[in-house]
Amino acid sequence: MDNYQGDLTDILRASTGGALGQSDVPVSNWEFPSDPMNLASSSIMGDSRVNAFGDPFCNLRDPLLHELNVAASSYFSSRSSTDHMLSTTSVDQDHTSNNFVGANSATAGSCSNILAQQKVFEDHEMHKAAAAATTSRRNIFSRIQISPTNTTKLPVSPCNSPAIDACSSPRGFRPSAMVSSDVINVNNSKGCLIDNTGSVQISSPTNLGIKRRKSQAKKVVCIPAPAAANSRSSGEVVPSDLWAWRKYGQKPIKGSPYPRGYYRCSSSKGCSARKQVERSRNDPNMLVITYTSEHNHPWPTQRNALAGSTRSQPTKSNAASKSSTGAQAQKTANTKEDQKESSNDTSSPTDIIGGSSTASASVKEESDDIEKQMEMDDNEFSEGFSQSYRPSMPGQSDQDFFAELGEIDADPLDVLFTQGINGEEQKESKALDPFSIFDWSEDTSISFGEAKRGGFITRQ
DNA sequence: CGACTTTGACCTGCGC
DNA sequence: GCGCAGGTCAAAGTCG
Repeated sequence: MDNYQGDLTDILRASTGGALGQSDVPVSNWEFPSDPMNLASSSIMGDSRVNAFGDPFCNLRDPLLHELNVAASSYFSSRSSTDHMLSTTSVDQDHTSNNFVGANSATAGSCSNILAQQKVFEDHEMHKAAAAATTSRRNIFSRIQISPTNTTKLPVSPCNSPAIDACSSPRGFRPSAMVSSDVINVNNSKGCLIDNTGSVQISSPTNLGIKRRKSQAKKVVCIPAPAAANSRSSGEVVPSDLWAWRKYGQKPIKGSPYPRGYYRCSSSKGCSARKQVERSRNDPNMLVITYTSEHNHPWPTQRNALAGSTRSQPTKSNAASKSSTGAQAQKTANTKEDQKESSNDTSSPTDIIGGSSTASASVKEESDDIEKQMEMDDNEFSEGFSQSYRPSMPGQSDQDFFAELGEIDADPLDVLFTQGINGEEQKESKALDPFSIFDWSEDTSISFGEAKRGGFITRQ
C-alpha cells in the first residue's frame, strides 16, 4: 500500500487543492456541494520543488497545488489496463454520472469556465489496491456522487485533438478539469478538456498513444500551467508536488509544438515512479502530467521533497525575482517558446500563485468571491511572488501551515481518513485500505462535502 | 561534491 | 523488415 501512498497522496493533494477547510463550497454549478478532491488542498503541497518541465513551458508552480486549489481543475486519468474501475468509457454510461467532475463554470477569465473541475482517474494499480480493500469496483471518484443530472449532461469534448488537448483552457488556469480519460468534458471554455480520441494521456494502455510500457498503470493529470510562479528562468514549467523529481529526458512530441519532459522520482533511490510533463497542444496553458509507476517509498517529508530540487524551484523568498536556474535557464531563455511563454506568463503567475496563496480561502467563497480573490491575488503577485506564493490557510499562520504539512507528509492519507471517515468505517478503512476512502461503497454515497467536512480540511 | 539539467544517442514498440 | 515515434540512458556541464 505504501507504494500507492505516494500516488494517492499526489492525487489527493493535487486534486484537493483549495478545498481544505471548506465544507460547502459551491465550486461550480455542479450539484455536489464541494469538491472532495479539494480535501488536501494544494497549498499543502505548495512548497515542494519539482523539476522543471520542458523548455517551452515556463513557470509552473505547483500546478497541482495551487491551481487545483484555486479553481483549476485537474484531471487525473488513469489508464487502466484491465479491471479499471475508472469510468473511462463513456459519458453516457453511468460511470459518467459517478465520475467525479467538478466543473466550475463560474470563474472568470478565459479560463473561467472551470474553477473546480476535477476528475481523477486512478491507476490500474491503485484500483487494485482499492479493490483489495473493498469490493467496490468503482474508484473513489467514480463513487463520488455527482449530480446525476449534471453528469449525464456533461458535454463530450468536441475536440478531436489528442489527449493532450484534453486540458485545453485559457491561460489562467482556472479551467482545468479532470476528465475521465475517456472523456468527460466538463469544460466548456475551450471545448475540450480531454479528448478520448486522444492518444496518449487518456487512452488506456491498450489504446493508441503510449506505445511502450503500456501495461504500466498511468495516471494522467491535466492541470493549468502556472506561469511564472513555478518557472525557471528558462521558462520551464515546474509542476510541483511533494515528490522530488529529476528530469532525465525531454523529447519533442510529434504533432505538438511542445516537448515532453521525462521525470523520475528522486525522493528515494530505486523509486520507479515517473512522470511525463507536457503542454496541451491546444491549450499551452494546460499541462498534462502523466504519472507512471508508483512510489515505492513513503510520502517524502517536506524536506526530502525539496531535496535536490533546488534548481528547479526558486526559493520562496526570491522565486519571483529570480529564477533558480542559472546558465541552463539562460540557454533556453531566448527560445521562441520561452518567449512565448514568458509573454503568457506575465499575467498568469498570479493566478497560480494567487491561487495557491489564497486558494484555500478562496475556495470557500462563492464563485464571485473567488473571482475577486483571484483579482486580489493578481495584485498580490505583482507585489512579489514570494509573498503571494506563500501558502496560506484561513486562520492559520504560515508556520502552522508548514507544521501541518509535516503532519500531512507524515501520513497524508491519515488525515483524510481519520477525519474524512467516521467511526468504525474510518478505522477499518484506514487499517485495511487507506484508499478505501476513495473506494466508498456505492451505497455509501458520501458526498464531497461530507468527505471534506469530514476532515481533510479540518486538520487545520 | 552532490544533485540537477541538457541533449544526443540508443533502445523498444508499433504500424505499414 | 523497415521506419517512425516515444521512452530511456548517460556523458557533459552547471549550480549551490
